[in-house]
Amino acid sequence: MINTSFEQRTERRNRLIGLLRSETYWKTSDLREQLGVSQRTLMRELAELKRAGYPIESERGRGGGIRLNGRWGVNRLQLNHQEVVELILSLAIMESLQSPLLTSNLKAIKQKLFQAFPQEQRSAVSNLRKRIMIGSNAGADTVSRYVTPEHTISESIAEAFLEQYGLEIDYESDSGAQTTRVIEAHYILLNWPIWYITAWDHLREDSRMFRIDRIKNARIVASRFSLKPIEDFIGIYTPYYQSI
Amino acid sequence: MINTSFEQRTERRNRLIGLLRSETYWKTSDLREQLGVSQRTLMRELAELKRAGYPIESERGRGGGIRLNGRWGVNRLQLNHQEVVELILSLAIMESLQSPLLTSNLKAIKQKLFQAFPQEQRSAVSNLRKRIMIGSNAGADTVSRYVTPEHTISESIAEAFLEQYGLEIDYESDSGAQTTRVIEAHYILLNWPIWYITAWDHLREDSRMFRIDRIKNARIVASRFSLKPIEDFIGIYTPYYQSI
DNA sequence: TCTAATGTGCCAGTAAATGGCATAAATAGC
DNA sequence: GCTATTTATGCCATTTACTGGCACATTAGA
Repeated sequence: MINTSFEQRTERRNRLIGLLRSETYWKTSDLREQLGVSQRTLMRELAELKRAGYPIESERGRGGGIRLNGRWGVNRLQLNHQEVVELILSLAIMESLQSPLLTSNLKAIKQKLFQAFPQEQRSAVSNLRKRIMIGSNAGADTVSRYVTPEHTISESIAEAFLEQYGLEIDYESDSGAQTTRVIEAHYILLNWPIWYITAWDHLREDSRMFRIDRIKNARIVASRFSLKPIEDFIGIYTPYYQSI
Repeated sequence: MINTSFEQRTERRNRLIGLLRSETYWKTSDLREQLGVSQRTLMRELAELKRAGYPIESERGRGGGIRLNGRWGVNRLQLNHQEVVELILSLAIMESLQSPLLTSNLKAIKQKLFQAFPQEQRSAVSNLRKRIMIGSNAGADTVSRYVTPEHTISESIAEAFLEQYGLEIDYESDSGAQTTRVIEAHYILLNWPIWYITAWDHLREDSRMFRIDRIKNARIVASRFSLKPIEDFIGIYTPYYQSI
């Protein structure tokens, strides 16, 4: 074959990278045969890959060969909007946990993920991150009464929070009384393992905090809200929070 | 320009995708101008992208245009070995937390990440995940005495665990007595917020559990160990664990 | 009906990619 | 030091895939 189309060449290049990853050592003669190209063309392709930053190493002479060094690649990963958001939030939360195994590289991963976003969307992601805070551990008495919220409820809450929709909830207060109110979920606070919503409460016309596990039902209300600055809320919950 | 090199065309295609992502609506005349190609070539390029699976939609007639539908992409993300491992572990741990905001898509993200690995490395990752377990919350009395371990120590421990090296530790027992022993870190258990190592203890010649925050010093010993099955360890710690 | 937009078929020019060959350069074994 | 093996580079003729231009079809709004 004398000439190849753009797509064929793209596929050939991907196959080459795959081959290099699948074995630690290759001779050009074997690669050439696998790809069905001449040795000259193979060398050109390898040179281009090197120039593009692939860590390709080679050794000349008897017993030599081509090697792709140890970096693993997560390529062509396609995530949608919400998946990316969850991924980044997960990492931010993990980082705040200060677990002994994971702290070393999480910052770098987050940075890379962040930079993988198209420029225009970065500020949107960064704003979202600012709306989630990690607090200290909840006290033992608080935890003992912890109830995992229904999954269907959680989805409404998550959507309302992310997309800034109003939310109508049935809420059971500390004393056990149940009320129905419309809230705007501005911020989220995690006091492990309890999640709180810091919201504008249209019933009381004031900022309130709601324990998510005490929300018995949640329905999205069509109206959108715009964010209030965090200072409007900061007085209403216990200290020890940190913005992520 | 009559003809373009493979690399120029690759860059042009990437730029086109970038443009489509940056604005919700484009007219072909504007895209054509941005890319510096003829309208005919642009249409060909768009057709190829569609065939390759990009969700490109278009509307004819007055007021029409080209639109890339809503999926965000995290492309060309290059992470190294340890970064990928940490990323996957983070997601697994987050999933086990059952937080109301994040559970819905984490499984899908994990799956995609996992499948982004080269075939041969998947089993390695999967094995590593099996060595980390998430337990219940630690009791309040345990937590109250929690100390964040030194960062330099954590790094040794993490490396020894990941790479299966022996580890010499100075350990302070419950009673306050300090001993030095060589251990093999086979499994990790998280009872929030306390991390434990389930290890073979060469001092006692038996399986033991060590609280990571009670490890005062840690040095890697050159010798590698091979994994023992989890059944050999399962009797020695409190119930309520789940493998991730 | 007119206008503005996407979509398609055809053709000729050309530059980029290919393969082949010769040769350099480095390494290992003897 | 000699030989075999393997990566690396330069040059040239061939060819073919890409491009632009033009004409025209198709769709939708004003």
